[in-house]
Amino acid sequence: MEPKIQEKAWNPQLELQILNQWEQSHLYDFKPQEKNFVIDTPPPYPSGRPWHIGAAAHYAQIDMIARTARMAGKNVYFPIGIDRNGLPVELYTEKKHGIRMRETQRAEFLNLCKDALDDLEAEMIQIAKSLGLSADFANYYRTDSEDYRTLTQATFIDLWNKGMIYKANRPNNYDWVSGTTIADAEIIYLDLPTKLVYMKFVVKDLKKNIIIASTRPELLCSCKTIIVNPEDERYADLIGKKVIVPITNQEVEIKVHHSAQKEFGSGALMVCSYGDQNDVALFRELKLEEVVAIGLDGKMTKVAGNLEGLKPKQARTKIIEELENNELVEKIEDVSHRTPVSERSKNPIEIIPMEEFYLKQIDSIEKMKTLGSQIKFYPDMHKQILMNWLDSISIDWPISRRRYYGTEIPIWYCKKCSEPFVPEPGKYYRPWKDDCPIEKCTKCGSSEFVGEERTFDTWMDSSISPLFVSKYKKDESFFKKTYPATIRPQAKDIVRTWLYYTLLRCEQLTGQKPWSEAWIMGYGLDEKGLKMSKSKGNALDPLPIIQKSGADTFRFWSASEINHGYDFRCSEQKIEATKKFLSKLWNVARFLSSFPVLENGNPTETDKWVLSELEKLVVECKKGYDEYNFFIPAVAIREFTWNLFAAHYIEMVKARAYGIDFSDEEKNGAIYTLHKILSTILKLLAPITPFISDYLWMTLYSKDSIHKESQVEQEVVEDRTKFTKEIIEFNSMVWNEKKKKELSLKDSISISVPTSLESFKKDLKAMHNLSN
RNA sequence: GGGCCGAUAGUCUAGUCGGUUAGGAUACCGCCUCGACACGGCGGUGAUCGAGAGUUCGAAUCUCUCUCGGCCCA
Repeated sequence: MEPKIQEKAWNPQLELQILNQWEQSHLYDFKPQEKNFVIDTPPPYPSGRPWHIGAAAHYAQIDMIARTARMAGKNVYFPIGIDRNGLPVELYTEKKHGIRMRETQRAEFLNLCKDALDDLEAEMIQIAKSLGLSADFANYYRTDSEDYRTLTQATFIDLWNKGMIYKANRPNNYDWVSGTTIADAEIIYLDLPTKLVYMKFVVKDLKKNIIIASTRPELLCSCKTIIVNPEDERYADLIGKKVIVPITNQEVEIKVHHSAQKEFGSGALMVCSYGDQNDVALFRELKLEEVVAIGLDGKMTKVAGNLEGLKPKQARTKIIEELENNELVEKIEDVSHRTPVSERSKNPIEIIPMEEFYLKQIDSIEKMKTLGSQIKFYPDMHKQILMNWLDSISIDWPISRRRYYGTEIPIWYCKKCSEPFVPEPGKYYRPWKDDCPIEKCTKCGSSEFVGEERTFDTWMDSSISPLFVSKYKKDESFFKKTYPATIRPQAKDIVRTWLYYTLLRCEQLTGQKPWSEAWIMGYGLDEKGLKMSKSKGNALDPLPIIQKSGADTFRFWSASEINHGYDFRCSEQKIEATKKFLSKLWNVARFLSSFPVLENGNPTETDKWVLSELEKLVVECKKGYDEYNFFIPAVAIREFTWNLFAAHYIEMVKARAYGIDFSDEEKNGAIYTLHKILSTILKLLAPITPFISDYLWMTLYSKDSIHKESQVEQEVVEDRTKFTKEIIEFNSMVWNEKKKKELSLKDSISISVPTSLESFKKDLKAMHNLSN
């Protein structure tokens, strides 16, 4: 019989055609049933070209979760959206057009951001589709849409009315280049060069000096105490003594505190409002009176005396000069200092007391720990990231930002009495341009209002993704069926932000945890194990790789190379090499396609042996799929298909399948077994490589897509896997003997089959052309 | 400074309820068309399992200490 499959290798171009078939047959459409498997898909952020290859792998694996669940009989809801709020696009737009946000009209700036996002988004959607994601693309959403922002505002209004939100004047992380407050979670630390100045302070009663080292001498005016380590004997007799701060001459006391490191500088530290987070903690702990040395404009205030109006850096230079002129400097060292900077803009932040909106979270920490412990994490070890974060939260969440491209805080203030007005939920409000929805102030009756100009922290939007996709406050019956979601897949670097904030917000709003499972993936690193970044130039563009090798190759690479939860290295060479396996699979199928598909057959001993190996594979794959760890099935399937099925079984039954010197019953047993194994392999592979699996399935076995099939169940068969090792060794021995004697593989050779392999003798004799 | 994770051939990785000739992939070398496949077949080189100490008849696997790398938090 002519093989049904003619081509000699899997052609990735076929993927496009398969993709069309899927789309036309609405294969992945979702209709809610009573029970649904809901994936709280991370909406990717289009921050620029190219899309991160690690992210592409990430989404490919999320799709495997969806397909695994579908084949397990679940009704899968796999929404997809694009995250479009926040600082990155603002920075991108400023750079692209050479403009500054604050010097551009707000409406105009927003339009420019929108255009940039549209371009970047289009490519991202294209990649996501071509990867074969079985997501709900027809209804893809945007976090900056009117719908989404209406919901963000509605949840704010709800929490406002519940008293969960308050305004407070607190030390805040302020990025004065971007002109906005940022949350602790958005701060990273960079080692930047700076000067460590050793200054002479006078101990009042003793008329001797104490040396204080600081990288922030410009903050002398806000110095409120000096601390030393309790175990530092050098200063033991100075504790409680008064000290005169140089230049500004205020008196402060020397105190002990464990956070003073003996090794840093002289071991004695000045505490100012505010040099760093530790200063904030100390001011709170020691109940010190705050002095505002740096203003909202990023410049020194009048308490800084003659430094007023200078930027901190200029002020630093000037005060160092002044200290030196007065011989108050012992020495200056060039050091590398861990400087807090904004994660997104990379600007050094200042800690400034400001009035911002806060969402209460401190009171909920214990509850979050309880909920967190109820969530099943894959892998389990990453639950620790959440727990560690919960242990380190010390203040409520500042949720207001002084930026433009975000969801507006829906508040108007009475011009006369400043009474805030918060509107009814359900509409999208833009207080910076819209009129206040009420005529008169409820407090003083005035009819003039000022709209709030600030926007929300973008995590206020992102943290309600499970509510948005389940149509919270929009479609009650849909919501009931799809909330809480089943699983949150995400990367491990945003556990303390996205995962935590979602848990917090959804609990506050619904009283329930948003999902029962969290699936946490590691980072994609470059070939050398370094983090990929555009600036380093080691970022790999997934688009050309997928176009060249195909989505299935990329997907199989991601499954077989990424051990779930761990960071992984991305190498183009490795991805291409993966294609060989698909070729192997293709050719196995091509060989089988020259035999009729038999529904039944009487397996011989050889057939029963390989079928019991197949059962072992089915069990192993189930183990991996049950924990959404695709590494396990991918490696097991490759191993079985290539090194056992193709290398040994197919070779053993070739002659029988062709019917040479075998009865029809024996022949049909082989053909039946061959197809049974291949069809099983295809199903096992379907979640990982959906294209080639479906193509081969529909070519050989069915008019219908493999993606409508259920995953194979384990069958009870007698375990014959004990023969495997001996069979492999025997075959290897024969091949070696022939090689030694310079015989061709089809030449006859005189080797006897060991008695332990008696049941396989007929097949082995035919396979090797054994003469006895 | 604290936490989490990692360290197995050139590279990636399995094995970690103690006893295997330490498995596979890739790369490399040699040989070979055998009626699926050269994106192939067969064979081969290549690992003191990060370092040291301990427990044990026996450790890649358990304990301790250390070193290096990644990430997170202070």
